[in-house]
Amino acid sequence: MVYINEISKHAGQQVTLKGWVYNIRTSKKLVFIIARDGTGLCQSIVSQEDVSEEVWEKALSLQQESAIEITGNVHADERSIGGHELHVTGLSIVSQAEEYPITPKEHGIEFLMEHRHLWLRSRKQWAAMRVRNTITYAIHRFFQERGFIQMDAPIFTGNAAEGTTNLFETDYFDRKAYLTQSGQLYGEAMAMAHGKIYTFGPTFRAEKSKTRRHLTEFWMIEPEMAYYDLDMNMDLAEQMVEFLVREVVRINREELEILERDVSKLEQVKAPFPRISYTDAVARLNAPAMQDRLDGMEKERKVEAEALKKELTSLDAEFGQAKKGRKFQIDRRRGDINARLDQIEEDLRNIPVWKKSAMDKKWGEDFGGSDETLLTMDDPTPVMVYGYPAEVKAFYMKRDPENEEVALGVDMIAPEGYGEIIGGGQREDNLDNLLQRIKEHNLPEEQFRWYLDLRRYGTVPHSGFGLGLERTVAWLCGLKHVRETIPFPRMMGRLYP
RNA sequence: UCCUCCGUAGCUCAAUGGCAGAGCAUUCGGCUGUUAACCGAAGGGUUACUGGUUCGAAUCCAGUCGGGGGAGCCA
Repeated sequence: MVYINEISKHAGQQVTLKGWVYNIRTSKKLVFIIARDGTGLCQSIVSQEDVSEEVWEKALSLQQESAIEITGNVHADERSIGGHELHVTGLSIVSQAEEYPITPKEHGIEFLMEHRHLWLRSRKQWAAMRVRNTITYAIHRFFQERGFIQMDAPIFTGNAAEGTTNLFETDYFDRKAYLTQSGQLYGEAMAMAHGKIYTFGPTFRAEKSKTRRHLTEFWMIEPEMAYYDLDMNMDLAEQMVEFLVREVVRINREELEILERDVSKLEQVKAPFPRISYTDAVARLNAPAMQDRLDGMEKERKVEAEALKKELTSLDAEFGQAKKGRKFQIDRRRGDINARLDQIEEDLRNIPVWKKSAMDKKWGEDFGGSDETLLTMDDPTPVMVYGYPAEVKAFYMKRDPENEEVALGVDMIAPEGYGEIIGGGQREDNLDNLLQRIKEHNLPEEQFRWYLDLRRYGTVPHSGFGLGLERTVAWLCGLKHVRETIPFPRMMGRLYP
């Protein structure tokens, strides 16, 4: 058996492929089978003259996604999808498929999500999962090569720890348990045992968020390092993200092409990334230049919408007398235009809100999604914002020794509107300060006894961060929505399949 | 929780108060290598649901359910 991604090594030889029918076309004396085997696609040609009656009949009977074994000779041919094709001599049907719901035509998102288990076989989904795999593997390599130990934080936790966010509650032998929203606190304990550790696991948030950046179940990578301060933490985050981007660009050229990703944007992602303090970020948002920027954006959107509407009118006029093939093109273009017009409409509704949010932003308030996007507009790389007001950040964040109002936290915001991909910072290592914070936040001290122990027995400065895997995959793939970055996304209102 | 858009054939959509349609998919026929092939024919409908307005509702109104996008919150 030969895999399709190795078929070029077998030019001129007879090979057997085992896979599925991706698409099939028939002519009088020819059947074209696009076969897939998980490693790629390969066109196989069955010519009535070259095969037995039995093989010919089998080829004609094939349905989309039927499982097949094909034997044939490998020929280099530019007309074919991977540059090589198979001239079939033998064919056996492993299992004939029923009528396959996902045709090579267009489908809406609701239908595709309902058939996610089959959608995974489609080309773009296939490409996105391979990029995810590259990122996962690269994360392990990055940390392992630097002496980090991978350790697992528990998924059940007994406390509604950081208070604010909504956790999934579950019954744990007649007691309440919650699904973890972060492994960080446990990461701190593990870092005190091993120096540098990272966790790689699922995270659960019961937020009722229906946006392209949210899942209720997602994967987070959380390194935690003893004797690291905020600057060392930012250096590490920057090096890691640069490495991930470089690996994807190096390994997944073909996948990025299938995803129609603009690779030149990724090639510009080089360290150092801009680092801006929260205070400077607020000033930048308040500046008149930001208002002008947004006014400009509003005008651009309006001009674009006008142009698209004109194009729609002319397409409508053309549609009546268009030939079938052209009609198909027109339909697709109309779909694209309408989707873009919806997006523009949404933007035009939002721009005044963004303007107000930026202009009115006062020191002490947290940033919204739009503020973050505005801060990254000028840069091809992610931007790190550090030094947030302590009030808006979690109880465990260390305060800036020079300004008690400032927490030593950092967020990394991806370019192109992909939002926050990293949140982290230096942790409070002083027992008395931590006790004080726990009181201020009205948290149950008893639940944090073990966490406080870490400050009693050899406490040291330490830092860490959490990287959102799905948001990173979405950014590198250029996908609009995180639901396409995980095999089976869990969202508000989606638990099937 | 709030704002906003949507729900018509298996799928993607059209019909904007007057006979419910097209392309794809399916079945059948044709076609000299196709690239989402093409050409011809056939079958396929409780227009999400409930109620209202009207001579007449897919279309207008109210409610319910489901979905998309966004705010808040966040990775």
